[in-house]
Amino acid sequence: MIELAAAIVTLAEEAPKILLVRSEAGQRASLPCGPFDPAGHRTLEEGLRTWVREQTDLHLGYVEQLYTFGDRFRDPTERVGGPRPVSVGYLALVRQTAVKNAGKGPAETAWGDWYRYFPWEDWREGPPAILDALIAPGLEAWIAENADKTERQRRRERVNLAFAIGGGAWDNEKVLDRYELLYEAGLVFEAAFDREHIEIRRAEIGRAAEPNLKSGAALIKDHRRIMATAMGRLRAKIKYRPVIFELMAPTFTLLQLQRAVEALSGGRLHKQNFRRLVAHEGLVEPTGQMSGATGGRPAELFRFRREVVHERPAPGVRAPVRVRRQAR
Amino acid sequence: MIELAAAIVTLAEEAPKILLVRSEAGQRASLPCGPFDPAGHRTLEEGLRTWVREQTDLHLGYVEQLYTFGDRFRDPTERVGGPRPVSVGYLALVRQTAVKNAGKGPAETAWGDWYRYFPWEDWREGPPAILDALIAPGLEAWIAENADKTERQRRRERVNLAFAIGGGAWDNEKVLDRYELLYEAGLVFEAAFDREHIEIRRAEIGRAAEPNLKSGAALIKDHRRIMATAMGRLRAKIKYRPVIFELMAPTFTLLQLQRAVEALSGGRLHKQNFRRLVAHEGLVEPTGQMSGATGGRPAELFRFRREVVHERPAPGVRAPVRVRRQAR
DNA sequence: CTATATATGCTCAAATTAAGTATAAGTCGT
DNA sequence: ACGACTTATACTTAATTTGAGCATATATAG
Repeated sequence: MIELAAAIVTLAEEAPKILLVRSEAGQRASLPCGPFDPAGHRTLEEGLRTWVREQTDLHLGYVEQLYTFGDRFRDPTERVGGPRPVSVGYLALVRQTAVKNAGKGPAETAWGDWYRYFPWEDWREGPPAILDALIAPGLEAWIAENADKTERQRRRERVNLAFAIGGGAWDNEKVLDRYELLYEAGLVFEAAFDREHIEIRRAEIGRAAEPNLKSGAALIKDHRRIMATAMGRLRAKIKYRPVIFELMAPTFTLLQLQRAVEALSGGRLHKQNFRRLVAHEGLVEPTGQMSGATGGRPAELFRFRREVVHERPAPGVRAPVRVRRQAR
Repeated sequence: MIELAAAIVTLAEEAPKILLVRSEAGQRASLPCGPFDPAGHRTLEEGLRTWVREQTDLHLGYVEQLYTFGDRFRDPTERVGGPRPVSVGYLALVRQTAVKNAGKGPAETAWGDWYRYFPWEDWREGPPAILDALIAPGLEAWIAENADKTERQRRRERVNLAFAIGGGAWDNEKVLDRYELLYEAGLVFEAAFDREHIEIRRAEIGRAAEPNLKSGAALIKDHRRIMATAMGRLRAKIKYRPVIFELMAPTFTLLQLQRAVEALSGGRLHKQNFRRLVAHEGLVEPTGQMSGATGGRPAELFRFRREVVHERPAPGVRAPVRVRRQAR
């Protein structure tokens, strides 16, 4: 059986949102998903669009396949020797205006804040507190718990690479690496649920807080992993493809565009250089109209220049994301 | 049923090679592949490794999932209402020394030249002749054949984008776009076989030559599409990840490294700048040993610096591939 | 009118890139 | 041994890109 799952992303109030389905009250939410039907669906992608339409009333525009997950026991309720569900994960982008939230019936849909599920990924206001408060000590404990020295060495290396501890720079694309590390270390709720390890971990780091909150909100099965894959892919993609405009209104100010990129990237940009970049890359063109002032000098409204796709090999917002270094 | 298929790439004599399996004499070759077995395979990737080991005696190192293909009638022998095979495509890299070619039994394996299947992708000696001789006129005919003006416009735009006709620069990563365009235009053998359209096309461009040769050698089912996906991904990846070293011997000269990058990228590099790049990126370090002279001054042998992965966010061979512009 | 906020133009130094020139150190044929 | 040829490697130079900041313009709030 093949399951199709979609990470549907939009932007609202300078924050990335993801569409979630909550089947029963009190249960962990899930991504919109459903089984692939070879008889009814001409292609995998068409199957996905159909499911999303049925579950959320949304008509998807930009859709991109991410990855196919087929590991044993991804769903912890899977029985030994039983059927193995394989899921194909997708990333979809929709404009905020296109949102039609069902919010009714047994499968209630709602937009969830990306960073509620990955609080350690938002560096816009500096290093997230959760890193020092929970993640760093948790990972340290995970490294130390292993008896084998070589394995400890390997764990430390992975931690340093993914979380940029000790020299390296924070790479905002390594979303999946970080999530998988936290999962292995038992620091996300899913791992606890799946492996009943979280009690041990909590004792080790001397905290009794709710892991569901401390390490981001949990989703059903491996849906948070799919979300991490989507986030990493999207962060990489905006650098060399103008996908950001899939999330923007037809016209926008340059600051709105910058805030959108920052929301996805999880860091801050240099304003003057950003505007130079998008102008020089020919990504946008002025409309001549002015925005309703937002507390300062009114800004000019721009629109996306679709032609750039034909002019440059890799048009995208390559502006380097500034991330304030962690003081450790 | 889920099929696992691998595009296994190596380098030999300055040419990229791909591992192919020929089941019966006279038949089109296929990629090493086999069905996913949920009972026996713990993960999809493990399933793939097992199949490759069985079919080719190869133990894969670097493996990366590419894409999952599930369109109806990818296999033209699929019956309406019958089972739909879904295939998960993989890219694998092996060193030439690791080759153990079975070459026996019913499933004979052999290394095939990448560019035999995609002759229009090799720009190392300038624009490939096949572009002007067959592809450009064939695509022109395909554009012209449509009655609807808007559709003709759209086709021309796609052709211009993918094949860099009229202004744009040849993008060596758009391998899949180009293949799909040729398929739609009926210019590759698979399309002819699948849709019996090639006769029409051949008449239109006034040639009676064997399409199997003219537009690259064909593979079974959609395996050439998987190969195109692999090629595009690999060309993109060497720019920001040091995967090229998966294909190099433990030590190598800088020219050997350059030739390897050129073979994959399908273009030429500026020698002095290339060596400055790899040195400055810290990708390699000198061993102190010298190579056996190859007709000139002996070159120093270098080795890959594994540590670079921890030092820089995206270490790779970002040297711009020089492609001599087409004179049109 | 003043403080404040945002928008936008411009400068400047540092770093990177593209394209050479120059020179070194071998092989090969005669 | 000598000259032609091949490959390796160091260095130069101009153009372009990047990172950071200054200065000024135009709005709102009180």
